[in-house]
Amino acid sequence: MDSLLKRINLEIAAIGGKRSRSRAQVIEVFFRTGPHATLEDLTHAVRKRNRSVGYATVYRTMKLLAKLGYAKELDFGDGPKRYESNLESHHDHLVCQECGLVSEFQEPRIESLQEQVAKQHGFLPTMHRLDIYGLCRQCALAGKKEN
Amino acid sequence: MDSLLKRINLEIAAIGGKRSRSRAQVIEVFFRTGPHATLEDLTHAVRKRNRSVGYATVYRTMKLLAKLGYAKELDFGDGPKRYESNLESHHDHLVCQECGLVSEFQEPRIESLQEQVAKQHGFLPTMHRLDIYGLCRQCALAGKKEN
DNA sequence: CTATACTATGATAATGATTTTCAAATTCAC
DNA sequence: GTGAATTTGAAAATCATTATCATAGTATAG
Ligand SMILES: [Mn+2]
Ligand SMILES: [Mn+2]
Ligand SMILES: [Zn+2]
Ligand SMILES: [Zn+2]
Repeated sequence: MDSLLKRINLEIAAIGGKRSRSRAQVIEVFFRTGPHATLEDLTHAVRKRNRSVGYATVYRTMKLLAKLGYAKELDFGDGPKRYESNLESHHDHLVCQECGLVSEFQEPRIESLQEQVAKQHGFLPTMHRLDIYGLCRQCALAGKKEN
Repeated sequence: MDSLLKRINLEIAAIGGKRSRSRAQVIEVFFRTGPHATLEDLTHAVRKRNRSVGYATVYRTMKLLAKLGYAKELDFGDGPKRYESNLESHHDHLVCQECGLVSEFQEPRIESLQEQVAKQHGFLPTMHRLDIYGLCRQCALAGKKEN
């Protein structure tokens, strides 16, 4: 974690930035917090440590992390964007429309088929987003019982 | 087209709604317009026929069509939502980050792998969204020439 | 250490898109 | 037609994101 922060600060310096306490706190909270957190989630979490950190700083820090490739912005179509670490390996998402639960999966065969599709279209892919919406196990069972 | 409108009006009546001229015009324009249109696009198109139709009516009509399953809302992460007919067969999208071109593809093997993934997680899927972002053929070639 | 030149910050305002409100118009069953 | 209902257009409200700006903090040179 400390070495990660150091590495990030180096990259920030490399593009003409300076370090800052607030930003370091945001970064640390982000990597310690569970995945799929909103800016509001992160702001609250940071403020537990340092009451004076503003929403704008969280916003700017997350944009910065996204630009540097350390964070990913997710949008599940409902409320505000969510953020997750980009250090873990790539995965896609199952989103429960009932309870909001977001779970993750990897399926290399889907990934490679996507590459094929892109190639067939002369398309140069840089990223993709695959979200499957529906009912998680819990909510699916709850729904069945009702009938 | 006329029979489609009739069918939709029946469904509207079934949920306690009434018909209306403006709404019929919006619906007709929607199904005649190319895919991936924004509310603004649709509003402009409708107004060419009937100056007095308001944005709110287009908004409400598209929400209604989406609820009834005739339209799909798309969000490619940049500007406003886009709408497409849900009468055609299912497909996913390739979105060019340079010129905005949106093209479509079908890949049954991806579809069935998604089913498998969902099943493995005890997840009951209702829909999914797969968008591949990158450079379309044109923009990819233009980019190469620059180097 | 101090001055100075810069970046980062927090509060607030601006923006952009979506959604709601409300009085007036339209539809429809009687 | 009449009356109870839904629908409408314009405008306002909401919501998330992004920009602005005066102040605070950071790095660097002397
Ligand atoms: Mn995830
Ligand atoms: Mn499409
Ligand atoms: Zn659930
Ligand atoms: Zn392109």
